[in-house]
Formats: sequence, structure tokens, C-alpha cells
Amino acid sequence: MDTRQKILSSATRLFSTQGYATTSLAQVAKEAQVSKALIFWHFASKEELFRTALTESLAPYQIDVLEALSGLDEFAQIGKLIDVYFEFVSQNVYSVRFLLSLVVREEKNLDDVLGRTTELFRIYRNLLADILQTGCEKGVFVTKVDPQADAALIMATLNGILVQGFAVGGVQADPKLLLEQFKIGLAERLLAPSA
Amino acid sequence: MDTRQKILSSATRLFSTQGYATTSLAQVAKEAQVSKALIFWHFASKEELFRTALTESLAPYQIDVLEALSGLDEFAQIGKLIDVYFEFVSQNVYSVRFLLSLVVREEKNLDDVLGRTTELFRIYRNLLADILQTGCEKGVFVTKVDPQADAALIMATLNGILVQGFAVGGVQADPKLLLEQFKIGLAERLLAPSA
DNA sequence: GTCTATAGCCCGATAGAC
DNA sequence: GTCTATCGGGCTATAGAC
Repeated sequence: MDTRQKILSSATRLFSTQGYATTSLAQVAKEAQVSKALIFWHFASKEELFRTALTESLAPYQIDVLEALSGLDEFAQIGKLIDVYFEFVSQNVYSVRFLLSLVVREEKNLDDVLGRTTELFRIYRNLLADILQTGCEKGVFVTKVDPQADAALIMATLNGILVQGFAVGGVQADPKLLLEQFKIGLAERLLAPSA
Repeated sequence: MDTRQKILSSATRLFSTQGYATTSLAQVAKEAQVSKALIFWHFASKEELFRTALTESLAPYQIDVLEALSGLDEFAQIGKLIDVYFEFVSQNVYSVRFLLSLVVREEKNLDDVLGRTTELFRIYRNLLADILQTGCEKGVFVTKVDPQADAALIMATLNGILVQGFAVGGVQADPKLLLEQFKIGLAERLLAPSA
């Protein structure tokens, strides 16, 4: 890994756990094992480093899940989608936590960076809504479904489980367990008595 | 409002929107219309100001909902509990957002302050679990229920909706709408075909 | 490209007058 | 209780040698 990348990955890790203001360039330099001044050779300012780190850590974000869904019935597709979402989050804890902290605080003007995320979010939700609608039309789901609203609700639940997973403090249940419980609930609601 | 309170309320507002590190005492002083030094007369350090602000804004947190629940059947109780939770959050957006940001970041050693919150959270969840169990035993809920897990799941969903409400960015649906959708789903699952 | 050294600023905190 | 003035330190960013 070249120096620029070393700086970037250190910056990403530190910014994501400590936030922008709390993280000093001295800290980044130390972790990346370079001098402070070198950071300024690669990046014009702390802010540019921040934006670059954020953007690059966002770049690999994509949900190409379509092929994984083929051959499954609509209910299994939803289950798969949920699993993919959580696998994705687990593998990107740092930047997910990072983005979440940006959302919770009203930090800086990051609408441009956050835009990429909300777009992914929207795509994912629409995918979910499509599956719900198709499953409903096909008769796979017996219950009446409001595709858009229910998709948004599923996303909300997933995010809720996710956030509870962050609260290391104590009360929270195991996210994996909650996830399974959630799927059971979905099955009971969507597939209903007959199934 | 006396000076100490002015300082505290300015601090709460600023800390909650900007975070601890990003907020300077100069800023607090300016907003509270006092001098920086005066802050140090009332509070030993920035950290003490922070903890005091947090604790005091947490003090009114209590969910005395028991009387509001009496006379309702178990399903209505859950609905009521959900409404109360959201009303509560709506009326405390600042500090809720604040606490959430503390959870998302691994900021400082706030386990003591956060403890109060997690305790409330646990109480609320247990209340929910109790109602679920009672409703199940009474036969109000037809579906098999795992009280603890399902209660945690309901909490997760509520929090998820809440977080999505924070993401002002654009995609999110109206929290109130999601909430209604959630209740419908609960009804379909818990009360089932007969009811 | 990488370093050391340092300028210049803002912060938290203190001293001391009123 | 409230202020002004100021300290020591850490920060971002720059200058300049190698």
C-alpha cells in the first residue's frame, strides 16, 4: 500500500470512530507512520482529506444482489435481501458508523457525500418494494401490502437493529437474534395461515 | 432564568447539535450572553459542564405510563406505548439526538450518563415484554410470541423509524406514516385472522 | 516524496479587578 | 457573580532542507 493509501485508511478509521473535530492530523500521521507535513503534500487541507476519505470509503458501496436473488421466490428474496444488508453492514462497520454519525449530528455540509448513501438506500428500498408488490400480485403473499410503506418499514427495522447493535452498553439483544426474530415475524405476516 | 441555567441550556443546545469537541466554550458563552470565565465560575471544566448539561436534560426522562394503560386490552396497550414513546422522542429531539450521537461514536466514558438511558430503555422493553406475555396467555394474541425477543424487536423498529426521521436528507418517509404502518403490521400479526 | 522546524491561531483554563 | 486580560498548549498549515 502506498503512502497516500496508508494516510487515507488511517484517516478513515480515525474519523469514523472519533469524528472529524476530535481527530487531529498528528494522530493520523502517527497511525499512518508518516510526518504531519506529508499529509499536506497529498491533501490540501484537513477538510480535503476528510472528504476524500469519506468518498473513497463509499466508492465500493454497491448492492449488486440481483443475481443472488434469481431463482428464489419473493419471500426468500426478501430474506436474502435482509441477509445481504446485514452482511454488508458488518463488513463496513466503520464507514456505516461514520455515516450514521454524520446523519445524527448536523455536521458540515455533506449533502453531496451523503447523497451517494441516500441513493443506495433508495435503490435498496425500491428493490424491496418491487419484490413486495410482485409477491403480492403473484399471490405468494396473502396479506395486503403497501409496497412502498412496508419496504420503508423493513428498512427502518433493519436500521433499528443495526443501531441497537452499536449500543455496546448492555441492554441490547444480539443483532443476529433480532434479525431471525424479525424474519419469523415477516413470515407470519406475509405468508399467513395457509402457506 | 438565572445565569447558570442560561449557560446550561445554551450548552445543551450546542452540544446536542454540534457534539462535544466541536463546541467551544466561547460559543457557549456567546450564545448564553456571558463571558467565558463565568462558565468556569459555575462549572469546574468543560467536561463538567457537558456532564451536567446531559444529566439535567435527562432528568425529566421518565415514562409514567402505567395509568394511561389501565383499562386497555393488551393490544391497545402496545399501541399506546408506541404512541407515548414517539411523543416522548418528539418532545426531546435535542437530547435524544445527543444521546444517539454518543452511542454512535464511542465518545468519552459516558457509561454512567448513558446508564440512565439504557435503564429507561430496559424498563420500557420489559413493560412491552410483559404486555406481550400477558396478552398471549389471555389469548388476546393468537400468534406465538417470544416476549423478550419480540419486545426488543419492537423497540428496534421504533428506533429505526426514529433514526430515519433524523435523516433529513430526503429519501425517508414520514415517521408518523411509518408508525401507522407498523401498527397495522402488528395488528395483522398479533391479532391474526379470527380476532 | 519525505522530513524537521516553526508560524500563527484558537482553545481551555487561571488571575485578579470590580 | 461578572468581567477583562492572559497563559500554556495543541492545532492546522507553511517553509525549506534533503
